Amino acid sequence: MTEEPTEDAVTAWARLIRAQRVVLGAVEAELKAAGLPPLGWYDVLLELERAGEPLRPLELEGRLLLAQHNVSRLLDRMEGAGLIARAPFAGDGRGQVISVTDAGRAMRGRMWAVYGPAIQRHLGAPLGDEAGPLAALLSRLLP
Amino acid sequence: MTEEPTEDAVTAWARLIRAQRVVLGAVEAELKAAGLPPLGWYDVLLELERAGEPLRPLELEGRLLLAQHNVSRLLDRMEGAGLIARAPFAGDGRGQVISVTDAGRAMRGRMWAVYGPAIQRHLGAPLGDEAGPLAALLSRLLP
DNA sequence: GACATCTAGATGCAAGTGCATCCATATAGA
DNA sequence: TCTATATGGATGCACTTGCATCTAGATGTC
Repeated sequence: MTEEPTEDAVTAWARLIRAQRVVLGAVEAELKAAGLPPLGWYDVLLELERAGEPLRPLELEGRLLLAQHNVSRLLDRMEGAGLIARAPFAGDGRGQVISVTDAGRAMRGRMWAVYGPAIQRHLGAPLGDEAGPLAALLSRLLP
Repeated sequence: MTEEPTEDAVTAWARLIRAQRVVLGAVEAELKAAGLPPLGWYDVLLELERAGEPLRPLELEGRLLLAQHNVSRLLDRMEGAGLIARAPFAGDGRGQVISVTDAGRAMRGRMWAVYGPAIQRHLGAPLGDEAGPLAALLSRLLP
């Protein structure tokens, strides 16, 4: 019977959607203005570097919360740009394995030079020392 | 010189993006599963009903944080579905004025029947009484 | 009043996304 | 082994979004 959301829940919902759109939009705009690729590319590069080893598209799919066909095409574009490389996966003829290229690592560096300050400007600064608490609350919404 | 984001800021950033994607995705999926239009349509209907009077596309643009051309086409679709009506704006021959139709009001009702419980399930419930505090923190990111 | 400039909204085109389906390989069962 | 089914990833098609441009009406200047 507790179907109707509370007023606070609706407010939090509306602001979550809005705040994300505002902040993400501002950060993406800075990347674009700097002539850099969109954030999705950064995420792929980061996951690959973090993993420290080639990953399968399937793993990227899970970590990035993207649909299979979107990963496939995102990798197409990044491969075309020379930032990642595809190689067959030894253990399974259907699978493949994705690795970052040197150009990919360099690109992530260049992106971070814009991305980091943008995060600070559009999120870190307005939040001040509330960033930690906000992160804690948001974690309750994550799987 | 405080260009680099703090660690907390980066964590908050990552979770903001992710939490929004997870929750929004879940809610949108419920609407779609119920055969209802996407959330953007709800927002338009809500703004129109809230205003209590016809609004100009320009106003919708501002309230919904959408680009002009997106509003234009969103209204095309909603007009096609009979949920809103366009009328010329008396004071300015270039302008127009958008109003909800009865079908639009009915649709918003049907959407809320799915939307409300979905918000509660995917956001209200996991947050419990932290919804208020989360909303307060998020407001710092809004204009 | 004629002309330049500005603004509200529409639209053509490129790019991205969702959805369904397809292809190739793997695994399971008879 | 031969066939049925499941899984990793690619792809065709429709729809949405972004970007640039366009049209029509408004405003301002001389």
